[in-house]
Amino acid sequence: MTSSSAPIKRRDATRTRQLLLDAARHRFASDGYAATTVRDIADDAGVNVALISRYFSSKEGLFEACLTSSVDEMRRTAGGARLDEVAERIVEQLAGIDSDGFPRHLVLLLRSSGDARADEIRVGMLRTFAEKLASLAGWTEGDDELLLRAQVTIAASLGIALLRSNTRLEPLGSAGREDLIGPVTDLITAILRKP
Amino acid sequence: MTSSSAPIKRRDATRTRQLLLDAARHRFASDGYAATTVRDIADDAGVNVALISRYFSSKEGLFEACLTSSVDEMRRTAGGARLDEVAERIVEQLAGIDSDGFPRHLVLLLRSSGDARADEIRVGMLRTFAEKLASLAGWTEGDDELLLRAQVTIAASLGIALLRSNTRLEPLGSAGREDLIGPVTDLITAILRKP
DNA sequence: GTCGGATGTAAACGCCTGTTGACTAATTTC
DNA sequence: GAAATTAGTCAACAGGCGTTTACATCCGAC
Repeated sequence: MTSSSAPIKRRDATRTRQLLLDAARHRFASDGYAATTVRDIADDAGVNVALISRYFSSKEGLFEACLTSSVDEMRRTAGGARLDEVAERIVEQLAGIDSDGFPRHLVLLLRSSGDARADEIRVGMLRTFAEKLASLAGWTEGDDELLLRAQVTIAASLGIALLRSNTRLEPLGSAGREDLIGPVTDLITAILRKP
Repeated sequence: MTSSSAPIKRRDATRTRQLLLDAARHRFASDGYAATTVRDIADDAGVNVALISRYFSSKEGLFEACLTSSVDEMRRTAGGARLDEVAERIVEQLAGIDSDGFPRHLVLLLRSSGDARADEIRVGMLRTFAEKLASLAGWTEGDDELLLRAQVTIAASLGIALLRSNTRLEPLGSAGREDLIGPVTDLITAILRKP
């Protein structure tokens, strides 16, 4: 047997980059930017620390990459919903249907690094989402009240995501999709129903 | 004139403690625990760094003190409301009627230091508030659905507070009490109205 | 007035942070 | 298969962190 069960690690820059990105998203989302060290991330990824600087030029750069990759992933999954599907989509994100029940993509949008460029990406994404959501509810440019309501909806959803992920407040902490769909639907329809 | 406009600083431990506490609450709430340094806090308070260790024994200790003092203040202002007043009270906190439009007490409840004891205080407070709110809506022990709805309400409110305070997402960022009262009332009554 | 505890100061401590440069090892190119 | 390019390693760095220690200064009690 030349190499059967050996966990040989072929050198692969793309794969390494991805490992770092995944580990970083976990850490940044759950611990925040400042509390996360590059050594933590590298260890989680099973990769040498210096490679963070090589592939992302800095910790800030890695954070920005996390942000844009999460944003891309959200765009991909959140496109083209009807108003009555919005609650369902949000709950899917909250309950983390794709990963392990941890709404990382959402929580990242609340994590600031203090860096101006990263914050622009973050806030830009929030603004885009808010406008998209407002449009579904019949928004036209200049209607600040409805835009505000869309932003409140997003803020509320992010709050739920954050509280779920950083405290073990029960029953919210371990509520599943079926538990959340009721309250969240009520919340969203109540706010977005045009006054 | 012996001492007219002179800003002489009489030595006063109580006052110094309070200055540190105020500065720390500002910093911890707006930047988070890890991103805040003890030197930042001391400078803001106009006080020597070493006094943090003296009066609060550590940065953790200061954070705990911030938490309990904020919790006390919230208890004082949040006691004995009726269900139909809840939205108004929350909006008052969100709009920061007492201070400068920054809902620090609320945001602190979302800021984790990673320390176990501090997190217990934090989560304990959240639990208490959730139960109090649920009770106003007719909760009796064991009714997990209504408790969940109360927790969702709190999570949503905290999300609004956090988004308001750390992004400049307009119009949410600079919305006043009169702008928020509508959406927030809708939100709260929709979630808490027993299904 | 002076003594003693309380209050504030300054400098240093050891540790951990993000980042870098010189190096080795693997992979691709010809 | 040798050369050249890419991928990964290792150790050190300068700076900032929270904390401590030894010292100056103020203030109230006697």
